[in-house]
Order: sequence, then structure tokens, then C-alpha cells
Amino acid sequence: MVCCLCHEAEIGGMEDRTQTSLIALRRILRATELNARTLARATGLTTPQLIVLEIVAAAGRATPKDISGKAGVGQATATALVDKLEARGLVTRTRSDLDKRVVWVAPTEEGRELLKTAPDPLQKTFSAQFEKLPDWEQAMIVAALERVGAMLNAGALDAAPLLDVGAVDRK
Amino acid sequence: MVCCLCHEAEIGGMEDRTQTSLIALRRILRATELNARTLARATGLTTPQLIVLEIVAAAGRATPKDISGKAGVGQATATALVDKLEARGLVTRTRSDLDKRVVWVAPTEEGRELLKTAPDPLQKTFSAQFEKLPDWEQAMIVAALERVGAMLNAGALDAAPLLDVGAVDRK
DNA sequence: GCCATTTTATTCGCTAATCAAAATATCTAT
DNA sequence: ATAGATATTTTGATTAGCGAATAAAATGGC
Repeated sequence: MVCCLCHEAEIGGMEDRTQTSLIALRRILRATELNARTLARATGLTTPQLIVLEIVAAAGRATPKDISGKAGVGQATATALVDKLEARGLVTRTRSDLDKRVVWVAPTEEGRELLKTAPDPLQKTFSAQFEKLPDWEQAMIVAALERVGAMLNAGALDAAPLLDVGAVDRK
Repeated sequence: MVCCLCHEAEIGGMEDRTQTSLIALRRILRATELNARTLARATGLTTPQLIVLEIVAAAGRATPKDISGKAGVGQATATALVDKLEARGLVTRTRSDLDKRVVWVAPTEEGRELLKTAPDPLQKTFSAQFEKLPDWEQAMIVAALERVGAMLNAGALDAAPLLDVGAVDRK
């Protein structure tokens, strides 16, 4: 196999490739979704709970508002998720002294331990195989993923206001 | 920019790239998730409901068991989702004559119409931008996405039914 | 033909996620 | 000091999802 893919590019039809990449994208989504479920079962936590725990552990501590923003859920939901984690002894709540409105959520030793000992199988599988790839292919994948991410995020920004308008005319 | 990325590959640290690609992957997942929510709001349906409708429309008709398999949920859930769609007049239930246990779920005219007019910002923006890319970059992205998909599926190779979110891709 | 097994769809009881709106407590600026 | 802003939680509701139980119909062995 060679580094440059341009030759292979000529083979497939031009229009197919959009479809092909969308299909590939969906396969990736599907795989990660399945992964999330098995991970959830393995740790005894649900996926949203695990996400919150990861956010908190990554930052060292976080307010419910931080969590809500980073996890992409409402504040009420964030509170509910923190409740569950706190009940399981994986995080603690501490009221701030400087601003008594804010609550710091921090992982307990047990919470950190759980993240360490229950590593994401997605990450594991991916990492293991990714690191076996030749250098050029790693670089290609990084570039492609970032490209796709940028494209999708650009779309999300454009689409938001547009959708609000169109949301009414149905039903 | 040139076709071959090998030069750039030398720049970044070797270990970073695994992390970088995981981060990029998460951005993609996040974007598609947000997209699903806005799409759901725009159509007045929830994401699982939309998936079921797409499965039914793609196949012409489907039994609750089919749906359950393709959507990756239990039969009870499939029944519940069909209930919602039926209540909104987007699908119909018909008992089979040959085997009176089975129920055929088929889209109504209104259901098909909704899928046609439903804006799918993810697909739309992705396609629009993807098609503007130079040939070599398209090929690179397809190759990379398929590579990643294969790697992830290797981890969870239960060959689960494909998520038919697309409504376009049929084998 | 008859009974046991399997298959298909549905119902029921329960947990979790999620949101919007209201309630509470606290801070900040005037 | 008071009005408004901010952070969190509570409340009330909907949806998704699972597993177990149920009902109805097909199938296979005898």
C-alpha cells in the first residue's frame, strides 16, 4: 500500500462518495452507541452518569452549570445525575465559600478509581488498533476526522436558526 | 496543501495522535447528537420515533419484530413507538392474513411526506461541504471513516443491525 | 386430531433521562 | 437597601427502555 490515495480516488464514482461517507459515519455512530451500552452495564452506571463523572474527573471539580454545559443537558438534568453519582459515593458536593450559590462537584477516590479500572472499551479498541497503523495512515485519519468534525459543527451553527423557523408549519 | 500527508505526520508527537483522533471522534458524535435533537424538534417526533418511521418507510412495511431488530430495541419498545406514530397518523397497523400473529406496520402518505420534507441538517450540510472538497480529500475522508468504522466494529463485532437513520442508503 | 413448544405482539410495572417552569438562596450594582 | 441577576434545586410532566407476564396463533411430533 502506498501513502497517497489519489489513485484509488479515481476508481469510485464521484457522487457515491458522499453516500459512502455518510454510511461509514453511521456505522461509527452505531458502534459507539453499542459500546456505550456495554460500558454502562459493566460499570453499573448509565451513559449520562458516566459522562458527568468523566467531566468532573477531568476538570478536578465542576459546578452543575459547567456540567450542564459540557454534557449538553439542562441544569435540572445535571442536578439529577449528580444526585445519582453522589448516592453511589462517586462524587461529593461542596458549597463554595466565596460564592455560596455555587456547588463544587468533585470525584471521590472511588469515583476516580472507577474511571481508571473501567476504561472505555471504545477507547481501548480504537487506541490499540490505531497505534498499529503506519504513520501516514494515522495522520490521514486525524486529518479526516478533524475535517469531518469541523464540517458538522459548521452545519450545526448554521442550521439552528433555520430550524426554528421551519418548526411550526407542521403538525 | 498537497495530497500526501506524510510530511505533516512527522510533526506531531506519536502518542498525541490517538488522543487527538479520539477528541475529534467525540466532536463528531456530539455534533450528530445535537443534530438528532434539532431534527426531532423540527419534525415533532423524537429521535427513536423518527428512526422507526424511517425503517418502516425504507422497507415499505415491517413487523414490530423487524423494527425491534433494526432499531436495536426490545419488542415492547418497538410496540410503544409504533403506538405513538400510529396515534399521529404516520403509520398504519394491518394484521397479516397468512400469519395472524404478525402485524404489518406501513407508512401513511403523511408519514412518507414528513420524511421527504424533514430537513436533515446533518446530511445536508455534510453533503454540501463534502462535495466542495477536492477529489483527493474526499477519497481520504472516505478511506479514513471506513477505516475507523472497521476498527470500532472489530471491538464489538456482534454485527448488530445497521441504524437506518439515512433513508437513502440501501444495499 | 391433539398437545407441547415456539413465535409474535401486546400489556404492565418499573427505572432513568429529560425539560420547562417555579422556588430558593445568594450575589452585585446602584 | 433594594432591584435584578445568577446558581442550584424542586416540581411536574413526557418519553424511552427493559423484563416479565399474557394472549393468540402457528408448528411439529405422535
